[in-house]
Amino acid sequence: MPTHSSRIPRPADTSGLRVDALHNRNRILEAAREAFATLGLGVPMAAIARRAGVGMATLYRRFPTRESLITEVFADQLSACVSVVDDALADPDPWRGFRTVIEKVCAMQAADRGFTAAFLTAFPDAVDHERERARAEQGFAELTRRAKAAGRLRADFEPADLVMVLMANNGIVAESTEDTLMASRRLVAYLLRSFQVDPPDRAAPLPPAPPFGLRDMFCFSPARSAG
Amino acid sequence: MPTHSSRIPRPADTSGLRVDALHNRNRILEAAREAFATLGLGVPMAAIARRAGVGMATLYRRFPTRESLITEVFADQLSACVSVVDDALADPDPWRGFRTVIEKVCAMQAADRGFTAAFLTAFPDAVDHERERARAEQGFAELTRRAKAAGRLRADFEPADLVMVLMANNGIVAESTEDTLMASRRLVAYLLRSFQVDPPDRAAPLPPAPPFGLRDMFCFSPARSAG
DNA sequence: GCATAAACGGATAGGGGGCTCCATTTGCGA
DNA sequence: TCGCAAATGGAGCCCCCTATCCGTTTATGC
Repeated sequence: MPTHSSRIPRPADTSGLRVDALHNRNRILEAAREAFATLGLGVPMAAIARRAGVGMATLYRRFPTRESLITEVFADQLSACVSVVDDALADPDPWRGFRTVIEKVCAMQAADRGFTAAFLTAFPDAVDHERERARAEQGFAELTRRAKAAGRLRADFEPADLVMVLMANNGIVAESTEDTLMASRRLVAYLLRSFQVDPPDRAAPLPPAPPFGLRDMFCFSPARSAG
Repeated sequence: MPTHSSRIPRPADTSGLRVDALHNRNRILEAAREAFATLGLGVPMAAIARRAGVGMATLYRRFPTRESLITEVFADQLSACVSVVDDALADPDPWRGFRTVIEKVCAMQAADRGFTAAFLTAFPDAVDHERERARAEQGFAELTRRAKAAGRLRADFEPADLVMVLMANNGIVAESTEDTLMASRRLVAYLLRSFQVDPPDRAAPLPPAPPFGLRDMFCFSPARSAG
């Protein structure tokens, strides 16, 4: 029983830490957040330590595994996702709420290379993660129901399709160029058009197509291991 | 000037090879094809050599770079793509042709982990690749024109959107489970619905949603290097 | 101020994959 | 048959990343 009374939003307990340790912990988190967003979740631990201006030992003492670091780093962004859903639930127009969730979450994904994995990867620890994710999931399901009831969302859309959308969007965002954001927006527009019932804005213009040629796709999906 | 007269379909010149060398070359290609499809394009070269039953030196003498190996391995599949487009061009119904291209190519992508990268990566060598790809690209553009002229394809669809579709589909296919094929089909159905003008089969059922939960997404996008 | 334990940084073992070198074998032309 | 160049395999080197150990520094309570 380490904590005494006040509940903290973070799953990890930082109450017993010395002030310099806490300071370094925050530096690590900030460096990691930046590194994950820029270089992806596979960035070497040493690079994170260097960016944070701490030694390897410090990094590993605070976060024994890479995943524990990821868990902490993306707790904020997970909260942001929950907020997006909450905002949408507060919107009087169910379809606009639905649409906004998809657009915003996909935009977040496009802005941060590590976002998808962090939001959606199942970590054994991270109880808060689990609870917040469940909340987002339920909120989105409710949003789906309302949009259908309002006659704006097609009946064959299922809440699980959000995962499909995120995976597809991730495919576009994974290899980041300057054009990926544009491409992501266009994909989302296409999909929303397809989710919608008898779109009244059927003539609404699509975001412009990015100047992709067939040669622009690079997708070295790295092998997990050599059998 | 190594070759004398007969042109061979493969970009590489295998005419001067000793018969045992040629034999090993084919074993390597077959092993590599299997390895790429199963484990992805990042599979260790040693694993390929082992599967092929040859030494490292043999592998590296035939294919000095990983990409040269990939280029050869997927020459066949690139041809298959060209055939898909050619078949579609021969179809009297332009929309059906258009739809079939997207469905078939996405299905190929779902069936082979290395497909996307191989089809779409820009290789400095591989002249034949370049030519065949250009052919596929032009064929698809023609298909697009016809489908629009027939009043079935929306005017805001651009041929470059095929890349977007493949990237999105790749996002779904990248981390393969048993459900990815299903998910891929559903995504394609959604997108086609959106590409279509006033879909007459608007009530056509979607492929079932795969049993994804939010936790099903794993997308460790590996860092390319530490800055 | 001082003792103490927490915290620190950097060096370093350990493991894996990319690529090469070289002694040996083998197909092929004479 | 014979000689040679092509072909071969696997050991070996190098680089990169993970994770730990250890001597030193520093915050904290008395």
